[in-house]
Amino acid sequence: MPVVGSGATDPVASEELAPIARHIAREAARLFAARGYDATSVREIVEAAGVTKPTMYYYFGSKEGLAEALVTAPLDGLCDRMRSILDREGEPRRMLARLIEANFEFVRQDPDRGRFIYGLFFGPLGSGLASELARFAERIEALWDEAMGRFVAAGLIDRSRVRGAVAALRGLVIVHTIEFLYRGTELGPGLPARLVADLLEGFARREAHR
Amino acid sequence: MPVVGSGATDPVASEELAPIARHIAREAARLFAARGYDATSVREIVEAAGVTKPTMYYYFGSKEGLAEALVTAPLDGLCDRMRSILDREGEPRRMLARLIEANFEFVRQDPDRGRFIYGLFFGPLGSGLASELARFAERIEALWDEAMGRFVAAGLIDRSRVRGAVAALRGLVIVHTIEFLYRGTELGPGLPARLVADLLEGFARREAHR
DNA sequence: ATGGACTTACCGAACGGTAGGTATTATCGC
DNA sequence: GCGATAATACCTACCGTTCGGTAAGTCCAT
Repeated sequence: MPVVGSGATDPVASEELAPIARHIAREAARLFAARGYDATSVREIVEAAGVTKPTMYYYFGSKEGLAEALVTAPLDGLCDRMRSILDREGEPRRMLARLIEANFEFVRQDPDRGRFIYGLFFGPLGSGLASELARFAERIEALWDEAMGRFVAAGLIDRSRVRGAVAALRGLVIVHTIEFLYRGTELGPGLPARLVADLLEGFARREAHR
Repeated sequence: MPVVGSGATDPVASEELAPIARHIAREAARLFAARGYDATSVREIVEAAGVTKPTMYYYFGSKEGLAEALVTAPLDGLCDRMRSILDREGEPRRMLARLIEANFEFVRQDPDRGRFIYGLFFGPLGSGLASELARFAERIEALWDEAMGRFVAAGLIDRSRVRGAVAALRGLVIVHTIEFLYRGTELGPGLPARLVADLLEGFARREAHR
């Protein structure tokens, strides 16, 4: 039984079998985002996907397996993408803007998946995926920490302010992502760089500050 | 039948009846925060509260009525509190710090309630309370807008940067609230003023910036 | 007798999951 | 080449349990 969320051992078979599984997953993401995981029944998912319950169980093993498939591989991908940016980009501001952009791109690719994942991150501690989500949250935060550490190394930020800066940065990413997901606000091409500048410079008028 | 969420027309009766209803509400908030609304059954709530289902229905009318009771009055209170601060505090920085503190105090008073409400705000669009939550979100955002408008009026922030500043401010409040709710990080007494300063000044070292 | 606060027992519907099956294709052994 | 077998991809019908909610009742104070 191929369980997409676990990664298939046979790439060819996985590619040939993936279309139906992907279709089920897409429908599930839409419903999970709109209703929430617990309020969406398996019956609704399979009806929306035009298959039967055992078919869904054949591909994903369980309702939870399905939800896991929606989040694990994509979040792995995001972490890898961020890791890659950190490893290749030397200039701190540009590096940070690209990290932010990677996060925005993640939700732009599939807003329903983004809504579902954001809902999980801010949702109940007791849900089945919680420990897995917590691990991703830690991974991502470690990446932000490392990014901010580059600003310290470059003398752009005081070491004592790293914690505060990471928190502010995460807040910026979260709030803009939410605006996009729930209000359809554009995440324009210049936004990441703008956010980096805001983070570093603040909002006060320079003359008023003096 | 007194439905606490709707506001009782008889204050005396409401006060005399409130203890059991409050106890049910407290247990519900705990379970909703830990499991999520949809994954928490009425049976679990009444078992935790040590009453029977019809008793819960007697006080709250429905599961949804119970959830509404957990959010409506408290959020009304928060909005009123913020409104009051805006009306009485003239100095922009101090006013903003006090608004931030009001938000922190809101979740400190009852973290389970806070977790439940935050989960709803970032949760599925389709849930029953969504329209009501959306109204509160708008109200709160209008208050942040007004607060930021004070900075413009005082010449502290450029008018063109208000949108960005409000978003950043909301991000700061969200991220620190989440740290508190999910990681137990302190929301110390100096934090609101620190956040106002960060918002205005940014994180860059002044010398490095020059 | 009445009303408020609570109860037991029950309702129809729905839940996630599965037993047993079918159809098709590929492979194997003779 | 052919029949048997295995694997894959899907199905119908069903399972035991639980869901939110309610009918009918009891107890107690006034």
